[in-house]
Amino acid sequence: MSNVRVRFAPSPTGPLHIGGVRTALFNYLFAKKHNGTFVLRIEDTDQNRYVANAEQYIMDSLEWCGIAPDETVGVNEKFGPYRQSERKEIYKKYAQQLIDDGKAYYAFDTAEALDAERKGHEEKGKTFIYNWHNREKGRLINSLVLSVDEVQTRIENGDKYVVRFKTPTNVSLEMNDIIRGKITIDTNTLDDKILFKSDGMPTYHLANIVDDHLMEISHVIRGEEWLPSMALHVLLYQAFEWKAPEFAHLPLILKPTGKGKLSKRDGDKLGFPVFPLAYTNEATNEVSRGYKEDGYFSDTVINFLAFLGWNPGTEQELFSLEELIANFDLARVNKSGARFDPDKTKWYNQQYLQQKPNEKLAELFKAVIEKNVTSSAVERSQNKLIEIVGLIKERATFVSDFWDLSKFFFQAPMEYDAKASKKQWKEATPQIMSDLIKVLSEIEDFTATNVETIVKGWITSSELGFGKVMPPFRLSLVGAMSGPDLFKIAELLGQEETVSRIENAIEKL
RNA sequence: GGUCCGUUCGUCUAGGGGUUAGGACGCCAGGUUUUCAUCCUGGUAACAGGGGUUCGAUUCCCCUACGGACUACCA
Repeated sequence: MSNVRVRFAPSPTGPLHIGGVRTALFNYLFAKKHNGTFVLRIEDTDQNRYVANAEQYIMDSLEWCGIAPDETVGVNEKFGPYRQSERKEIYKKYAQQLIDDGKAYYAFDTAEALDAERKGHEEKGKTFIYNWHNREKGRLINSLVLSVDEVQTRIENGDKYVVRFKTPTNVSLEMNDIIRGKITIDTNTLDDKILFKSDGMPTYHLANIVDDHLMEISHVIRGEEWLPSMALHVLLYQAFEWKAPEFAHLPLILKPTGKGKLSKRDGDKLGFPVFPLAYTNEATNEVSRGYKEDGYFSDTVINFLAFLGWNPGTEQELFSLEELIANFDLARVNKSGARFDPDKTKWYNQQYLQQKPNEKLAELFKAVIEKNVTSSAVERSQNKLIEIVGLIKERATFVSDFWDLSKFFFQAPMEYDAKASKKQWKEATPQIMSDLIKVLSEIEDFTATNVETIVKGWITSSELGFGKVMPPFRLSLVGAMSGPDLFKIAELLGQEETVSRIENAIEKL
């Protein structure tokens, strides 16, 4: 494929939802697969919904995911500006061109008048559509029914107006979508969409087509919610006599349960993030959690997002970004919406956590430990951290799980699991533990292997049985019946601490 | 309501005119582990319904049902 250029064009109205991240990802993968260019364009034509920190949030999110754009505001501005609000004059020119060609017209109807029309139609069980049905009947006020002079006068008087597209009639428009195949629309069912708003800004439709053309976009990959406006867009390309890009409409991401597409509320309600990064709403101070802050790796997010609506057709499920690029194919994207499954995202994270080197995990873990233990304790265990992580990581899904899995390495048990104590700590136990202390105290080289050999030897020769020694031993060191190999724990704790913990247990239990 | 899109285990999905309809998550059971978890093995569970076409349809066509998107001077 030659000269692939794709764009992700979000509206900076708030944090980027993971559905948006997936759209960006698919654009990115397609671009990289075909040695193309991935463009980020900011569609900020709605002044009312503009949120100041949203644009930065979008950039940060893509950055964190590792799918930063090749071209955008401040980066390779070959086709800039990349903010639509800074391209007003361009759109104005093209809107004018359409008017001059008789392919668009001025409309002076007020929003209130149109609302009233809609309401009136609705009461009669009908739908109001501003198009060929009524645009020239005189009831609506536009340049199709007004004289040239009248239009001129109104504009000069400063009357508010919009520019509407004069949708061609009686055309059965056949379009192609890479994912869905042939789509046919009767243009008579379309309405004359507003191209240019009375505030001097273009609508999404005009700006989108003009920019995609000017920025030489070859493929438009976007969410399914845009499918209904594809006809308008194709018609617009025809009106300008431009070659239209190819279209691919991605299936939606649906709620885990219930109806409809995934929304911010679902995350709050069901307890999982719907945003890549945590986000603070500056107006309300409301904080939304993010995947990053919840302890997910970006590899996890990329991987599960890629598999929402796409799969390679093989049984491989774990894909790095590079592998995704190599295998991605729009033809393998599904048509139907995918329900989001938070359980599976956890599984992905568990898989990626196992793959991370212990050194790196230890580094991440340090921040968690420091919240729980004095710095001197961290200092003490510093060199053992990597080893500790190696022992516990296989039972963790998040780095944040590490603390509960390993706190006994950093502090002696404050209390002992009640159920386990009752079951494992018998009358004879204190004596056995005292004997164990003697055995342990005599070990010269306190390594796991040594301790294991000697303790096991002692258990066998004294005919005590493992069941009488090991459980209370574990209880003494860990405080519960869980954790990694006990002899490993003893080694990392050291001889002195090991003995002291047993003494402690004898005293307390 | 109108327009468009969709429908394989609970979920993500593979497959495709003749298959024991495959995998993954979840769940359940067994094994390993002196503990817990991991891990291993096994199990549970699906072609929305009705008509065609065909020797044969889950696969192709039509209808219905259901689901979804859109229907703003929002994107």
